Amino acid sequence: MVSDRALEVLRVIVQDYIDSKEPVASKAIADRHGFGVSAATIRNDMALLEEEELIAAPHTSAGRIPTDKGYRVFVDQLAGVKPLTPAQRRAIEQFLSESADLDDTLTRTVRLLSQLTNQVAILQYPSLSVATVRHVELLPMGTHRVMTVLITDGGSVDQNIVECPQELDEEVVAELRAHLNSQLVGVSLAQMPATLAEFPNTVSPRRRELAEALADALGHAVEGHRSDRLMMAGAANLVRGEHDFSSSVYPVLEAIEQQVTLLKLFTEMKWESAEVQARIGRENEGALAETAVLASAYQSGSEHRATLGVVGPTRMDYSSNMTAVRAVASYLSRLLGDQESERA
Amino acid sequence: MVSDRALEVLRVIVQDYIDSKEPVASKAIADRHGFGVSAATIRNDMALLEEEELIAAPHTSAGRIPTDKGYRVFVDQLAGVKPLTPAQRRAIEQFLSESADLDDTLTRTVRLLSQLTNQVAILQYPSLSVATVRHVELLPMGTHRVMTVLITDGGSVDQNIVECPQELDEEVVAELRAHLNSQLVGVSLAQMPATLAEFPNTVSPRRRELAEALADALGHAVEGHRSDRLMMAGAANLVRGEHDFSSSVYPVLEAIEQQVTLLKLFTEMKWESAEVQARIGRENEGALAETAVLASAYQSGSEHRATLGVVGPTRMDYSSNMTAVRAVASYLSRLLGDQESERA
DNA sequence: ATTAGCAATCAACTAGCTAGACTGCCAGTT
DNA sequence: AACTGGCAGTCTAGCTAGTTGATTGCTAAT
Repeated sequence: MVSDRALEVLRVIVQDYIDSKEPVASKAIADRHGFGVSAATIRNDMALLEEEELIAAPHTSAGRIPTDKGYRVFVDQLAGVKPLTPAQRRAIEQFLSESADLDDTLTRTVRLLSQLTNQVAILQYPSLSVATVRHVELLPMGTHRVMTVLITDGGSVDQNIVECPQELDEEVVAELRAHLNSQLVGVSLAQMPATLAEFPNTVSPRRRELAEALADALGHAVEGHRSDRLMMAGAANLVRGEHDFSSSVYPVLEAIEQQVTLLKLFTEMKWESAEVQARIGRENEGALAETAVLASAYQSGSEHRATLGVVGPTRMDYSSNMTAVRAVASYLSRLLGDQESERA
Repeated sequence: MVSDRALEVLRVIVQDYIDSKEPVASKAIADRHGFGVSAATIRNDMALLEEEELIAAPHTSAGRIPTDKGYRVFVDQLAGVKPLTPAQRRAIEQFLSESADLDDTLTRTVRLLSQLTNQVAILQYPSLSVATVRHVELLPMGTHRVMTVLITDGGSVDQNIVECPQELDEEVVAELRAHLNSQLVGVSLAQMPATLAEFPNTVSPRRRELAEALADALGHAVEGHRSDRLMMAGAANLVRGEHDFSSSVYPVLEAIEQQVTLLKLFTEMKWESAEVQARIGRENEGALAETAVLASAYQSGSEHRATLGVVGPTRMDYSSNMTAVRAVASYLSRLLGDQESERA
């Protein structure tokens, strides 16, 4: 069993190691922190912690560093909540004061998070699969072309050009527009494909071909709107502390750029439990096995869930980074929620 | 004066150094390349090249490596045009076969370029200041809100929500829509602010306030559309060859992420002369002083100029990278041109 | 102009040594 | 039973010295 003091020792080891990047020695702990005991006693506790695989020694006569398991215990039980510093608070406030379109907001958010944490920040595009159609617009462009514009309640817009198999006049377009809107408004993007497949059957046979072309174009717009994309900011932070990764940063950066590993991770995470989740070291697959990923869900609007977070070395400041992730996620949710309600 | 053979020697030094990452020795040159002369003669030429500061020695008893100036001469006078490899050609063909919206095309393009060159690829968003308005759509959302949708001939779309000071009905909206379109269609984004400023004066006084709100929203859409943004791909490539940069990759990556240096560079470049331009080493400012930037303009549509290129260590394969940049720029131009004409 | 030969130079590697930092354990103390 | 002081053992990091091998620069000969 691990005593309370041993856990305190673990906390100190994690904190000191994060600060100094050096293995932490028993003497340093006894000296610098107010345990009322000698270095030898600390050593006994450390032996215990090592038994439990919470800390490890890089080599025999060195201090100890936390293992992945050690960080896990630290995060789950020991990490205090560090409040935001005034400077951080100011950065977020200032960020909030400027507004723009969705894409710009997301770009700025991910940069903000990267600056607050000094880590690589990752932001998943808001999931639109639960977004619903607000309006479909058809704009004739010449006699044989029409542009479709799909507008969702999140405010995102997509357009496509459709080649029309038959001549168009304003009347036909108006009729189709009305028809399309009656069918589609309020439908979620997830339901779109089914609804679109049905659409051509609901029009008169002589409009059939045209309707199919339109349904196809709108289907494309939905395709392009999947939330399986990430934005990244602060890649430079990964290479700052050169020795954070055993061999090279290359595979880590590459894995982040490829996005698949992170997207998988984000979908796997269970969001019921905690606000900010951590995946530490070996808990991650492959190239991310030497990193820690902190992530939090944010809400765009009422239900649209997406994820943002940071990726960094396991040796990171969990307390303040988790605070920052939580803060940015909640600010972004608020921001999007506001826009949402403005538009509703 | 530098003899022809000396220039050949320079070429060989650049090529070998790019291959091997090792300083190139006179003996290796005499052995491996078909100069009909001895190493001592090569050494004489090398002394000449060193005099001219085209090559330098890392330390006394080592081979020679090219200086920035040496690379410059190589690029300007000696670099042969390497045709694309079949694999590269296939990659581009395959890329071409898939189509999607503008944003997706650009994302894929910059990734493609990064894969072809194994460098960090940079792509400037197409400049829209010379794009023209194709259509303005107004969509009522409830009684006091309207969504503006701005569609340009490049196919890009922007939308804004406007709070209306007075009650709306479909008739008013239709009237304003027609009026807006009559004023704006065909106007370039650069002229937009002026035209918009005038717009409220052209409507009846009781619509004045509403018109101002609309003009404001459309102005915002234009603002957000400036081409002063970059996409990046392949950041991992920067950290692959760890020792390409004297101290750390950090400042380089950071400079790229900040974008300002590159944007400045892109606007400074003169595009009359060559298809692909190179800025080598110290020719660049600050953090990029150890990198080479290859860039080429591409045309989105008829006149809209933007830039794409790669950033890498000065020790890069200029021949094939310049070929790749040129190829991707021209393919992208073609692609955008096709879309353009499809839509025209 | 070119070449062969040779001395001089210097990084990179190796081996051996030392100093210092920790731990682990044991025996004694509270 | 918990804690402590002391001490031997272990290992890294850093230092020095010596060796090797690559490469140049120079000179004198062709």
